[in-house]
Amino acid sequence: MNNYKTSQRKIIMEYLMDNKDKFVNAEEVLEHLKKNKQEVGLTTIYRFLNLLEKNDDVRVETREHTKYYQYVPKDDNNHLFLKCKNCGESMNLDCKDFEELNEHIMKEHKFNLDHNTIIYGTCDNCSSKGDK
Amino acid sequence: MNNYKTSQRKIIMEYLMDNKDKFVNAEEVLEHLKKNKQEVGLTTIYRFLNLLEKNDDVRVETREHTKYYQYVPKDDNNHLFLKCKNCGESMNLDCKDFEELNEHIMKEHKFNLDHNTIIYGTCDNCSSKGDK
DNA sequence: ATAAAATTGAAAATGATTTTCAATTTTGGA
DNA sequence: TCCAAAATTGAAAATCATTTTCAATTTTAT
Repeated sequence: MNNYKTSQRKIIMEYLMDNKDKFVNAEEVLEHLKKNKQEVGLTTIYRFLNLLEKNDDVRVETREHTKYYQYVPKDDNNHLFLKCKNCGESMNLDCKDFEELNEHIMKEHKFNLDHNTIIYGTCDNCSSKGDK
Repeated sequence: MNNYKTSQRKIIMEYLMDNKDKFVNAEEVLEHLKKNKQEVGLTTIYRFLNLLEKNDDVRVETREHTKYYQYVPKDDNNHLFLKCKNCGESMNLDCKDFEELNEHIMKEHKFNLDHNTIIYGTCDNCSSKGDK
């Protein structure tokens, strides 16, 4: 599992775990590490993020040609998020609603939602403002 | 609404409408038009795809640093798709299931799913093969 | 009919990501 | 512990999809 053994990987991993609540891109990782005098080569950051993606340890979002990563602990409780494409705000379907939906999709549709799936749309606030 | 008036835009639009069932990228549009002796500048294709995206006329997916577009007619029936990240196969939640979910999310969570939302995950077939 | 506004497309620029490759670090077996 | 093989690192160069620029053409509205 945890074959993230080199000091560089540990440093990057630590940063991602401290920032589970947001999506970050390679450049942001670099900047943060620079500030903490733990500089790691940008190439290494890209390579490690790719590895994490392959291992399904992160969720990936592409915005403006840039990939953003969010660490998703495998042992976390599973949630379903609704994320507004306009303001970026995300809320979660509380457990009961989600569990029902998840069960239904698994049993009836033979399909497995990702751990901590995000569904995109527009929140009421943004759609009433016509921001969407 | 339909301010896609130039011959170039009409040609691109026609191609997208003929290929509603799949995602295509700018290069593929170019190639297809070349074959049909209806060549349009690649820059124009990019610009028009961006316009369609802004107008919410297409769904966008990014794979391997390339953006793929799928035309989504606004007057279509609204569906919810489950798409396997592994094999690319997509199935849809039939109307009743979907309508309930949609209503619930709108009323209780003040959130509006995109028209023809796609939810990503893994189909039973792929997860049993361990492909995922 | 005509001037202003929008669109086109070739060529150059951009910028995030990947590749290359030599140097360094880690690993596993003797 | 020692050492060779394997994996990792990072600077610099390459890649490649997409955007920008800008002059020419087309469309629109008056």
